[in-house]
Amino acid sequence: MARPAEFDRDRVLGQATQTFWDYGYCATSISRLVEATKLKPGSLYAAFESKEGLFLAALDHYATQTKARLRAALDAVENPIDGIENFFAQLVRAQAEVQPGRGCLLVNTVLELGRHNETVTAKAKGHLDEIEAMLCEALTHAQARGYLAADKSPKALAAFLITTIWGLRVLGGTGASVERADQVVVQALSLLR
Amino acid sequence: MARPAEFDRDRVLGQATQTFWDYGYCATSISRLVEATKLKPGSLYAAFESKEGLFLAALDHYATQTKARLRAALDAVENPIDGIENFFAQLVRAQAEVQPGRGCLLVNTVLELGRHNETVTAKAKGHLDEIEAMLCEALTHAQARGYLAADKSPKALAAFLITTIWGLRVLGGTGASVERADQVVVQALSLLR
DNA sequence: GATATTTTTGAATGATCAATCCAGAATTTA
DNA sequence: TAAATTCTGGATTGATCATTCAAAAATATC
Repeated sequence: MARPAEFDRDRVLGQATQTFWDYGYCATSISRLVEATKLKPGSLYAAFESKEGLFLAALDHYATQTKARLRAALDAVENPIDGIENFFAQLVRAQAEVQPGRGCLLVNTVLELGRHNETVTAKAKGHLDEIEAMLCEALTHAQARGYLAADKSPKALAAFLITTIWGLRVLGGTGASVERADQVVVQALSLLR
Repeated sequence: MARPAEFDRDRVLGQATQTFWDYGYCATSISRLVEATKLKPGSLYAAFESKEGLFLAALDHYATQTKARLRAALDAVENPIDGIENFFAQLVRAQAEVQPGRGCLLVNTVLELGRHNETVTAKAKGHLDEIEAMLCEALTHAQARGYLAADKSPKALAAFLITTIWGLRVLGGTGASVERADQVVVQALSLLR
């Protein structure tokens, strides 16, 4: 009945996400997105409605991958504490090698748009909360299986861990070395042992 | 010989800093700065050369105050560890009450402009490094006076503490409660005792 | 193969951006 | 008091911003 869309939505979303991650929301112009995605403005707007709509989709795209990595790290080992440790190691390495100096898109978004775009901030915070909930659940499981001392509070530790992750994301944003980041991780995770 | 400037440079700088802090570099337009400072574009450019020039001055203005607060917290007590604890308490309170949801201008700047404005990023990082150096020095003093266990590394702990501060700044940016932030601080500072 | 329907395209929209400029006001030195 | 100099106010610059739109292109159904 009609001409089908030619572009791969997921590919476009991936490229848009990279661009937003690289430049931030405000500094990512439509023309930059046009260049990155190879779609013309009209197609972009037809598919995502607006710059904000595309950004919201990019946040979901990004968060889905992040959560999948945490889930995989937790599921790969018997002791959730080891899983968390692996996730941190992965985070540090990815930040230094794959995406140097970019931090985390969710964290960057909260800081950039915090008080001035309720819709976007709510979505970013929602994803961050889910990640924290996953950490909390992992710690609770660890405690139930005797991997975490009974007097520790999974909730307080999860809040601490997610805060440490945010700090590491900033550290990553400064372009710090792997050694320096590892040093911080060792200190932080010593609280779990 | 000539007409003197009418405006108070420090007042203007303070207002510009607030605006940059609130909206970020990119989203702070000249017209917003004109509104905030009550100076016309011509005067603004005559005094600070460019938007970037004004921002660099604002970063110094902000960092000077932050460092003074840390210095004051450290100098007010005999035990540097107590001083650090007080600084963290002050940070949490100021973030929740005085400037809710804004994070730290230096951290925000590194994340927003990180890879795309060398001049600005270098200045922000420089200030952050100085703050870390102050923490390291305080920990070294604490160790020399027996307030910090001999087997701890002041340098590693300082790196950890500044990372925690960054995480708390993000936490502040999310508009979290004082209770939640305090919970995190307690966990982090337990490493010093 | 004709028609209907949708996508793609790329130019055009008005708004806003950072920055400039100049005429008039103000103040100091001579 | 006159000359020199700087500041202020606000219009203006060209560039770029997000967004829209109408025509061309491409497919699916009939």
